[in-house]
Amino acid sequence: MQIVDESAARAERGGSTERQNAVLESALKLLVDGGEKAVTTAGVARAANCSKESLYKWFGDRDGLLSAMISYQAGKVRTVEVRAETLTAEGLRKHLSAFALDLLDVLSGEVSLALNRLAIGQTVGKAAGRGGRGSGPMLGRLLEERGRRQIGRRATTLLEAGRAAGLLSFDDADEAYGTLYGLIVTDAHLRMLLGFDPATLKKEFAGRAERAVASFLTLYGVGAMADA
Amino acid sequence: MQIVDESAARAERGGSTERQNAVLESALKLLVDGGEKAVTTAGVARAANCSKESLYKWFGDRDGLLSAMISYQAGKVRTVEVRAETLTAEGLRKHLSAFALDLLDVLSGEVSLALNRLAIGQTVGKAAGRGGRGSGPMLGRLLEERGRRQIGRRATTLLEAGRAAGLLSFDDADEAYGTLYGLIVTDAHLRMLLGFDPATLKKEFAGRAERAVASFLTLYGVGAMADA
DNA sequence: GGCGAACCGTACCGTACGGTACGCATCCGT
DNA sequence: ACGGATGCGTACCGTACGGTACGGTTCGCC
Repeated sequence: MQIVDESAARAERGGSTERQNAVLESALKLLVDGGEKAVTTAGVARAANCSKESLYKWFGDRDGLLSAMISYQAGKVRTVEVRAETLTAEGLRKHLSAFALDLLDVLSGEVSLALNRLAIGQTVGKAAGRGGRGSGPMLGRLLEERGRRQIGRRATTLLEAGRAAGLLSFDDADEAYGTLYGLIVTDAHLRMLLGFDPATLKKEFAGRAERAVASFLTLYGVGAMADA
Repeated sequence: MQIVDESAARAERGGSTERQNAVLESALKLLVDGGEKAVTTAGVARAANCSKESLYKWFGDRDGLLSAMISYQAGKVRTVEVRAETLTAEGLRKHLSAFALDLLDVLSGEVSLALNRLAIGQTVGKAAGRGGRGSGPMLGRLLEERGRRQIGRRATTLLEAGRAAGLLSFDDADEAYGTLYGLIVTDAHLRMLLGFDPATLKKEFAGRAERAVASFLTLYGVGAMADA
């Protein structure tokens, strides 16, 4: 039965077998616990009960493993499409609050933080990567593409639905989303990336989300939406 | 004459001689060009024309060198105190715009980005650093303390001056500053940390700053300040 | 002029990690 | 039942880096 299941799983997610996904899960755990330095080929092999040879067969080299970790984790986030029809004022507000909380939850997740740290740590300012080293901002691109852009699309569709319903007013949806993002996140993400305990910040998430949505509606709401 | 000059320089900035500052400058250049991996003890010694032995004598070990780099660079930022008296509506708006531009300039600076990447890369989620390794979120703390908090103080004093002049209305200055920060920066900082070309974003800085200030005044301005 | 401190350049050591090769078990298809 | 593939465990290699030690040189000071 294995072949059928494995091929199905391979088709389901970015071209990896279940075994490989289990390995990636172990690698992610190592990354979360010990940072990038802890993700050694030998360490991953030991933690996942597989051989280094298999690692190199599956992922090519260490960079391939790191990329696969990001792709794998990014593939997990399922962007819940919001049904935009029949959007009322209170419904929009609730959807915005839910989005704000989801965003803060995602950004404060241990795995998300660890992967962002990893991608940022790999990033190099100048156009470095002389020769074959082509993994310059690749990981960063991957994260941005699969993470931020996905969740951003959910927000922009919601915003555009609000505009279509005559509840919001803006010219550029992306710009409005940027404002919403800034109001929600401020510098919380960066502070968590720098080591600030997420648990401490999580206690303020609800209030922070409410205030952000209220401010956003003050800026972009139409008529009664712009109340406090 | 050296002793007098060196001791004067040592007193001037965080306890380092001019020679050591030159070394730190070389190390920063290496960091900006090649990322953390490029900052090897041998590489710094070669770039700065000093011996590894001196490096270890001055900075203890590699972590001490990295910390010294952050402290040294942080010591450079001189927070220009704003004279808050006689604050008019137009003056406040100009000060806010200037602050927004300064903030974006600082955050998009190559050295700032490299140091943030360094500190983030060193950060570890769980309470790791078993044994003697005590440099967990230390670098992050250093950056936050000397960087963000400094520039934040400038903003909060400005905001409080605006409130004292009856131009702004808010309860918590830190919260208002957080909103201002979010409106200005949004996710530009993170995107640059992930490798997005700062030059591309810099072109939008002026417009971004203006919009952020306008939004902020809409939210917190009193009376005529809240106009578009 | 000679002494000592600071320092440079280099050589050296131990280790840890990326990557490769080999031997053996397991399991699948024929 | 057999052959081949897959993969685990381990041993191995080369390298690169952190950290230390040593010889030689400059320079200030007695």
